[in-house]
Amino acid sequence: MAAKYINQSRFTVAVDCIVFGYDGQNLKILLIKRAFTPMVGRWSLMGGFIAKDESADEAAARILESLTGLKNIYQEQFYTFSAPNRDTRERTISIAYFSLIDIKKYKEPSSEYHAEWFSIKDYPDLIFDHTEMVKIAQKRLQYKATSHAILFELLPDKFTLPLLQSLFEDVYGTSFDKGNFSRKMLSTGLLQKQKDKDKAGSKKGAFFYKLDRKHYQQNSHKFLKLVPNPNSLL
Amino acid sequence: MAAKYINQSRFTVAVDCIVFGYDGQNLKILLIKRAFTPMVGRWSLMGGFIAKDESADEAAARILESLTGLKNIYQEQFYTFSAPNRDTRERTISIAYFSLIDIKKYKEPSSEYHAEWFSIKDYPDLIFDHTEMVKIAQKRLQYKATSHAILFELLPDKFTLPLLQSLFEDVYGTSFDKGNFSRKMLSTGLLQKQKDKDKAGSKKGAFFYKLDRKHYQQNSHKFLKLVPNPNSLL
DNA sequence: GCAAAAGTGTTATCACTACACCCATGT
DNA sequence: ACATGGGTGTAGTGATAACACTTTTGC
Repeated sequence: MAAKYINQSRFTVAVDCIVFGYDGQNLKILLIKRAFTPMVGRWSLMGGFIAKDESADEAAARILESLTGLKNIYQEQFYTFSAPNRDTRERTISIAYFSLIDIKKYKEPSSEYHAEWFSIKDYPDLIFDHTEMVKIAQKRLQYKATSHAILFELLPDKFTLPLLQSLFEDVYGTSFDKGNFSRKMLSTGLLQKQKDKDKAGSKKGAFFYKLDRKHYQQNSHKFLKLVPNPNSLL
Repeated sequence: MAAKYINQSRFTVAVDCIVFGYDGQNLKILLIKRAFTPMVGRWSLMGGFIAKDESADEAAARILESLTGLKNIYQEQFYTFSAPNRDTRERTISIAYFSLIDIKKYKEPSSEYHAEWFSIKDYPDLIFDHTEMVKIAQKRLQYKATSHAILFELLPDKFTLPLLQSLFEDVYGTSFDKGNFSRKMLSTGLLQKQKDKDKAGSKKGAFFYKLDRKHYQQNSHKFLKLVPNPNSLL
């Protein structure tokens, strides 16, 4: 590289991850109780600094893996927070990501972090501007999921339509007509019906479906009008 | 502030602005021919480094004002670019914004920069990853404008429906039925019909409209289905 | 048989597309 | 009068929401 830029300020740059999970009942976020400074003992998002030779995407994936042990997780950069005093220790610019994981694949992290799942409807006060980050991430998730088949990332490989519906209902805080819901969902052509049923939730049992991932790549935009007023979300 | 973070890398952080304008014919972007290093003589987006005490939003507004002389311009942060080698001189993370301005309010900048408008369909090679930035900004603009009344920012205070329609047509690269277009647009309740007409474009003359900015704040989400397949855009 | 949840069918309504038509005016 | 672009009317179509109905199975 040539000469460096002169007379310019340089800042630490971090990524923070809002990790969403779904346990079949509630949409949840993963938080950690800080065992390190600053703000020891307070709850925060999982985050870390960007290293010299990695992009923000790489940093987010690395940090997420260190927390969950999982690789190749869905992640999406959604906003960069840059208020000069947002970090009380030193000015730090934070590139925020949200991630979607199957909560059942998550195992207790290597005890290095004290992590815990909280309902998106009831979680503790967070440090810095992390509460604002969570709120914006939640809106982005709602917005994106109206038109993109990303909520599947929160479910196991095999899932039933009633489970998918209750996930949507929890994400949007409403309820849907089951008939209309299943018709719309199936009309996307993204779901492959399996031969077995989940008998846990009812006597009749509900058929499992899998996401057709090939079709998914090319037709995620076919996810039409699942939610009445998507435009009010962003 | 307390002690600083130790052993962490620090980087220069910049903002880059994609400035959109509309001259009644074509959607355009404002580019500058660099009179400074690195990449002297090449075309690039307008950008600059974030100063010690300002947020990215503030930096973007400052930079935009220095280029156009205009304040209170619509601007929206849309993505942060962080590939380690994106800047050839020194690793720099760039927070990218797009802005919408009324091209007629723009006057030649204070000669400090050699700036020029280019059609979004035909503009020169840009330095670094700026071409990618422009492409992503264009997509974001298209996506956002399907559900938010932001394209008005590109027009004068008073504008006609035919002008608005040709703007939409240029942004989306299609044509719309004028009857359906005007009905949908008026049904949002965002437009206030004026008493005078623009006689420039036709013999009959087209009524001017103004944006009802109060209504706009609260009902920008009423901007429904102006474009056939918005979901394929993001 | 009955309760409970899965899943299917049906209809009224509404929004949208396409296209025909009318309007105002400069030449 | 007629060409030009602005603006309105309307029938056919298709998607949607609401809700009634049938299916399956454990108890």
